[in-house]
This record gives sequence, C-alpha cells and structure tokens, in this order.
Amino acid sequence: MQHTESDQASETTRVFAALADETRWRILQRLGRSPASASGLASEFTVSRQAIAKHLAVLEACELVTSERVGRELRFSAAGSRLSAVGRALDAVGSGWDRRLAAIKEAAERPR
Amino acid sequence: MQHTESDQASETTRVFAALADETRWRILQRLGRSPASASGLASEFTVSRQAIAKHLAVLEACELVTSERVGRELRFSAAGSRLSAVGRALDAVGSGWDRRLAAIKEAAERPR
DNA sequence: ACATAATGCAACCATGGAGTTGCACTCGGT
DNA sequence: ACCGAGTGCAACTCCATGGTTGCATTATGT
Repeated sequence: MQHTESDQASETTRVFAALADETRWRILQRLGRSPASASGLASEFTVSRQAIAKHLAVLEACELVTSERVGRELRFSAAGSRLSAVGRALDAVGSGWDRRLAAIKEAAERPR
Repeated sequence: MQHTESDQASETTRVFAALADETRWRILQRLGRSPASASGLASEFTVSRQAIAKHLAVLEACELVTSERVGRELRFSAAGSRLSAVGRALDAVGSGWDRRLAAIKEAAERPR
C-alpha cells in the first residue's frame, strides 16, 4: 500500500487487519476463555512479552479487548460483543451483495 | 471437525487477511454492486491491472469472489454468501466469549 | 524501605506483501 | 488472417509490521 502520509484505512479494514495475524488471533481466543495480563500470556506463548504487548495494543485500539488494572498488572479481556457486532455487520453486507447481484442477473434474463 | 476452536493453520485468519487490505476491500465492495473483469476494474481504480489481478486471485483463493469466463474476459462476482457465513461465525464466537467470561466473573463474586 | 515483578519505551532486524513495469500468450470479431 | 483487447507470468522495489533485545520505570507485598 503506497498511501503516503494520512493513510486513513477505513475502520472496517483496521479491524480485519487486527484479526488477520495468526498470533494475535490466538491471543484473542485465549482471552476469550479467561482474562490475562501480558506477562501471563507471555509464559503461555512462544513469543516475547513485548510482542504480546504490541498485539494487545493493536487489539485494544480497535476495541477487541478491554483492559483493567488490578494490582500491578494490566488484565485484558476479550470483547466478545465487539466481535459479534463486526460479524453481524459482515453478514448484513454479504446479504446485500447477494440480493443485488441476484436482481441484476434476473434483469439480464428477463426480456426474453 | 475443522471447528474445534483451537486448530492452528487457521483458514479463518486467511480470510481476515484477504479482507484486511483497503484496496482489496474496495474491489470487493465494487464487485458487490455488479460483476466486472480485471481490466474493467483497472479502469475504475488508480492501481494497475496486474495489482487488481493479484487482489482478485487472493479473494478467489478464499472464495470471496467467483469467476466466470465470458468471451475473452474473466468476469468476477462477489460471493456475498461467503461473507455472510464468515460474519455469522464471528458473531457466534464473540457470543461464546461473552458468555464464558460472564460466567467466570460471576463465579468469582459468588462465594461472598 | 527494598527487592522484585510487572509494564513501558526505543532501536533495530527481517520478512512479506502491495504495487510496479515489461513481455508473452490467447482468443474473438471483422 | 490479422489486429487488438484481455489475460498470465516474472522480476523488481519499497515499506509496513511482527519479532527481537536492552533498559528504564513503576508500584506491590513483606
């Protein structure tokens, strides 16, 4: 992508990008089972704690996880409602396409 | 059996990756309105025909578009049903997370 | 108060993928 | 038979980003 400065990718694609990384997706799934901190996750994964922290920052930026301070640690949880909302939006978009394309196809065959 | 929520070489993330690029997403949206060929799309976008062709290959690989030969051109259409299916799957996953996390939270507060 | 576990920040490297140009091939219509 | 539109393949550049290490900072529990 060659967008120079103000590369403002649509919010939609930002979310997809967040979900597109394998490690990040595994972290999210893990947080869907129970909350955890960056350090805690680091001991369960094979990547460094800093890598995990970056992933969490990305996920939090598009609200796929929420964080909460407890003691000296930052505890993260998956925001299932957010994912669900994205999913339902996708469903709606896909349905719209099918509806539209079906109409076009029928119109092309009608004047017979 | 490809559903057990902990299968790794995730087909899921492949789809996300396909949707994560701004240009590709715009192409998909365009194809959601009406079918078009690579060359046709190239005249509507600011990128080269080859770039478009690559995007179409990616989209077709994860079945987000379908192609059909007509005359000497390859005509692509958006597969709305595929997008909808992905969307509904996401919705389900998100709901599962919320349900699970709510149960944990309640369990932590119960024996008080 | 102090040791320690946790997070935060920065510089750096390496890979992948988006985009380009150039050229070869293949049909279809007149 | 031919010209050209449409496609396919390949080599190359560039940069965004996932990953690393090292160090600074914060703050908790005893």
